[in-house]
Amino acid sequence: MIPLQTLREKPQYVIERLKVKNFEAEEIVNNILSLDEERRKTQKSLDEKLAESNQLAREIGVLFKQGRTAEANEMKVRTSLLKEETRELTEKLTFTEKALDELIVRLPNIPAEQVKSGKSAADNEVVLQEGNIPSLGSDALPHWELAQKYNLISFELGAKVTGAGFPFYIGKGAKLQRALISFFLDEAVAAGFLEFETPLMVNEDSAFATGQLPDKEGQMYHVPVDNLYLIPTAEVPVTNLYRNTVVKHSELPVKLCAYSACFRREAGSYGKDVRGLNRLHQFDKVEIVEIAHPDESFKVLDEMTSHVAGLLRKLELPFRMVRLCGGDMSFTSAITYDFEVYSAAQQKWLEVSSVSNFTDFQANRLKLRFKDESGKIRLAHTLNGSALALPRIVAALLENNQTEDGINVPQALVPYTGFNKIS
RNA sequence: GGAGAGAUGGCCGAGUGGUCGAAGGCGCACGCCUGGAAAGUGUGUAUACGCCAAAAGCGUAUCAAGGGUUCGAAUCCCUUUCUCUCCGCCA
Repeated sequence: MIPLQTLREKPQYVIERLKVKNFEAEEIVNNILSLDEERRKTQKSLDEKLAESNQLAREIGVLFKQGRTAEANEMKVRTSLLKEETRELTEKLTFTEKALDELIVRLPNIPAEQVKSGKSAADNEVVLQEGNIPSLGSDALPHWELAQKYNLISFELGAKVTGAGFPFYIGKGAKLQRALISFFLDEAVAAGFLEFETPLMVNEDSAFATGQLPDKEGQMYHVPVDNLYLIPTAEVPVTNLYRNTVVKHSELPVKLCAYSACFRREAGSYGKDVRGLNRLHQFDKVEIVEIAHPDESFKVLDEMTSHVAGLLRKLELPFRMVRLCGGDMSFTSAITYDFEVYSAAQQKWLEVSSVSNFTDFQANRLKLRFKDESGKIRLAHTLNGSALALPRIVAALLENNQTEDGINVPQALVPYTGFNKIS
């Protein structure tokens, strides 16, 4: 949620910047401002009535103590009138607040200055590209065939036991998963992130706080008997650790990381983009999360993208970094960089990480604040990024490193896998 | 799952219908004391919203969450959540 304060202070700026996300905000913003005014007026008169009742209650107490029961009872008549008035005002206040809230949650986060407007992924800007794109022979296999050839992953068994999009990893394929998870976690811890292992299900409050509810309700697996949601990313439990908290400015930035399985229903996906590891219902990911001082969050964003780029370099994968245009960015994000690796057999770029600064948008909903140098309590900024999501990394590793006598494992991973070739 | 006990400020803990945002202690901050420190001592120490140009100040709300009784609720009643103890079950 955009803080109400921001809307009061610079409504025109918000309206202008949201156009970058192709969002027409003028009407909503105007309605918000007039509801806000109404809310304050209502609250003022409610507070006055409540003050009056409190005063009367005190006086009645004194009268009873002095045994002046008749006078006390006489005053009680007046309070019942006030009570009716406060009841009505409270209803009005609740109603106005609810209407206000419903409008505010519809506004997406304000794009940062660097973000350009655009309709779709076609308008994204490549800001960095590194590594050599391998030229494979015409007999190069896509990863789903390599997975079968070397018995690393079984999509069929997954479909039998659970359903499409829930693969089994087998033998060296399973070991490779474990190796990547350990490698990513070790790298994150070395970069100063505190490691967490999190619950894989969260309650409704948490899903709301990080913004999965209500918008993305259909994208999460839901367990109705206990009203719990399977996490689509470790961002949800990790960020919720800081729901309703005030941190000291000296503790910033807070750096957290977690490996988790991620569960996504991916309703509506189909076709060749979902072949093999390209899109799964359950996958593994290491996530990094930071809570930053508002003055520092863009510096922190750069550090996070450098961390991700470093991982891809160590894995010797050709990659590019893309700044998303307004139209392709998520609702909550102020700026997002995607990392894509080149998958040589499929001959396309696959997204493996998305690093975003949510500025104070997510923190506002989370009520995640910090006490600044002067003791004032302010909203913090939150950021997160994948570092990294496994399946497409595996796809690219298998495809790009295939040779006639097997698949080479990058040097950085060998200490974790215990083997340097899959054959 | 069954039976019982409980949830109060950063922490511990008092408070069972009135002047309680809440005693006392610890912690923390600042000052005094000291050559310096410890000890001692004094003062201060929640959050949200509103009024106000702003500060000061004032008002309102908040004692797990929500609802109710009452002129008045931390205190009484109901619901939910969580914690602890015992029993059952179990990786």
